[in-house]
Amino acid sequence: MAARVTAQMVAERAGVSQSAVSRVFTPGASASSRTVEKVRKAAEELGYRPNVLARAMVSGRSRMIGLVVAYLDNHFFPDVLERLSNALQEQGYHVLVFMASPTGNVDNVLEEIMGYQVDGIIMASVAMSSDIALRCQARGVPVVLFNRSQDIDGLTWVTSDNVNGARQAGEFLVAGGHERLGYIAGWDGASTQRDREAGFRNALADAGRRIFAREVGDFHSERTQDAALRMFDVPADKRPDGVFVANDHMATIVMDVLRFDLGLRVPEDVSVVGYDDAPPAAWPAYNLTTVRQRVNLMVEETVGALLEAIETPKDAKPRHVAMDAPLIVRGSARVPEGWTT
Amino acid sequence: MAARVTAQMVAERAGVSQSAVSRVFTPGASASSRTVEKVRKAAEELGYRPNVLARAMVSGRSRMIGLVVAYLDNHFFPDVLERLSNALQEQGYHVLVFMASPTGNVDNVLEEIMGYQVDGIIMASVAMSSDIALRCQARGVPVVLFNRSQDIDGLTWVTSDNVNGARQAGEFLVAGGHERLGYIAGWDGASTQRDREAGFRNALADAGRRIFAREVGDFHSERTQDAALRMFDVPADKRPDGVFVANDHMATIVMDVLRFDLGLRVPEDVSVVGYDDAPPAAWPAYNLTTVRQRVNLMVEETVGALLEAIETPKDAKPRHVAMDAPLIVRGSARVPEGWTT
DNA sequence: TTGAAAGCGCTAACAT
DNA sequence: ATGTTAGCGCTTTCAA
Repeated sequence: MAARVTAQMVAERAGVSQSAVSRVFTPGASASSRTVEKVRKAAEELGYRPNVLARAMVSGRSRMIGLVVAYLDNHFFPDVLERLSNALQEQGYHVLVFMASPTGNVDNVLEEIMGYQVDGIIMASVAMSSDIALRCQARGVPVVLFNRSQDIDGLTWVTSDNVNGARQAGEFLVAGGHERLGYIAGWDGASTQRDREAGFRNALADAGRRIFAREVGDFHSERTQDAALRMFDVPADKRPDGVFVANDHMATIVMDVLRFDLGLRVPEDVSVVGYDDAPPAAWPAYNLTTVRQRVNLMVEETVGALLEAIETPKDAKPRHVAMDAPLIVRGSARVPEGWTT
Repeated sequence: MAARVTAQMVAERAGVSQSAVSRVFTPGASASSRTVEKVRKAAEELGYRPNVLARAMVSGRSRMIGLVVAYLDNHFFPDVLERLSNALQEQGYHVLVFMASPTGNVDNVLEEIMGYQVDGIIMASVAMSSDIALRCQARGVPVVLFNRSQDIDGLTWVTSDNVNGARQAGEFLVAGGHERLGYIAGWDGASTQRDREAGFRNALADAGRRIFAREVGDFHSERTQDAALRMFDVPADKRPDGVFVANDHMATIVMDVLRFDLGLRVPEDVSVVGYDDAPPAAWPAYNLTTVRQRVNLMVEETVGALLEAIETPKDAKPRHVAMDAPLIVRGSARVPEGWTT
């Protein structure tokens, strides 16, 4: 194992002081071009890279962002991680991953994160006691909730506009002339589930209608299958002719149950509308009408809010972003006559 | 912003030395139960957590693992990250993510990683010049290639047995009595692509057969659609009646093109076999016959090899794991008469 | 068992 | 512009 190359070693080789080396590797520090050249050369020859950890100790900035994920509704997660990581990497930050088992205690994970001196924390699709997040902020580490909102001042969150997105889904189904509308719910601990249900119910209420059937899929494959069977494996007049499902992952499962287990046609027998616009929604085999989460914009907002809070804490106010969520009309739900976007 | 709590502060409150505090938080260090108690109490009250970075500086172990990902064939990536992260977390390690843009230079990313003093590196589905990986190892940082092999001694890699897995797919299609067998290739820079093609060709050769048609999809959605059209949008007698596709992501796209663009039936008109057993393969809408990557076992091997190399470098030899990859027979390819697993 | 002291590799005054 | 110096928070000898 070769010895680690330190700034001191580079300094000796270049015939300068160790601080000169430090300056050369510090953007915006002053050094003569002769020094820069000598140091760069020596560093190159030795294969020197500044030790980020040592730098973090003295500067108080680790350039690491803690990302907490619990796999409850992770359908669009790869996309999120890729965009998040790329956006942060461009700004010189990197993502340190912490898995919070859905059952386990998120609070412990947060405590563990703090030990790594991360500069900020992103909680993706995680439900937690908000006081712990506030505690992080009190210790100087800003927190952003991604895809979860929390009714607490002082906490920044970024979601899609779940209430309004779901409302559009409801209006679309109502306008489509469906007689019996069902709802398949996600895990009720998630604000996304609650907001989507509220938006859907609002749309029906505005039309003087109400939900005909409701089952719970918990964002979970098997439970969603069961939920779909409970809702649709009944006589035709007892069965919804349209259903809004709390996310695409569950919606595709519902479509599979309808078509392959029950032999029903979509949308002729049952219209299905989902939420997320996850990749499979666009696949011809599903062609799912759904509400789009604008992930790229949500990630931009998340990174923007976090970096502002880190780099200019003085003028960082808590932000609450509910990104507009357009209905994407495809073929899984009957289209109302004369419907225009 | 509250001040950071240091061991020194805890020491003062507990009325002991700072080293005593350190010992209490160092597993296997000696401290009287009275000291332990006093220190734990003070730490609790102050909300103290040891600074992992400071610890890393002196111990030379950061307890961070660099994970490099390039998004070329990331179909089963979420699963991998979850398992990887969980397995490492159990051992007290955490994953620091580095995105290597498929176009960009992986070598630069590796240089950057080294600055973070990671204890080990996992390269997932990344092709790189192997000398840089060897350079990392020379500097004392072990590297494991996940889902990529490289013909270099001294480098540990973990893949599925791509040659043999693909061979089974070929034998299955041959036994199924297909007359014209096609192959849709992935990106040729990937060892997985090359090995899968070799295995498939081997199976045909052993039966005195050869590939009837070959197109390249590059593990890329649009290019795969085009490839499928080039291969199948031709007169019936010029078109394969069976096709092996280098991964499931491309295989589902091929199925969509066959059924929805060309109006062909699967498997009556064309049999399709994929590779990976990614989640959509099991969905009723695809019901794809495929070769399974045993991701959980591959992750176990990866973590095992890496931790051995980190914690007991003396007896760590480079490992080469080609995990057996069973054919999973579903409904997208004609099943040979009397076929048994 | 415990405390004092050295030092991990670096940045940031401060002095020159 | 550059060198000197003092830590960042911790682990680890070394003495006691």
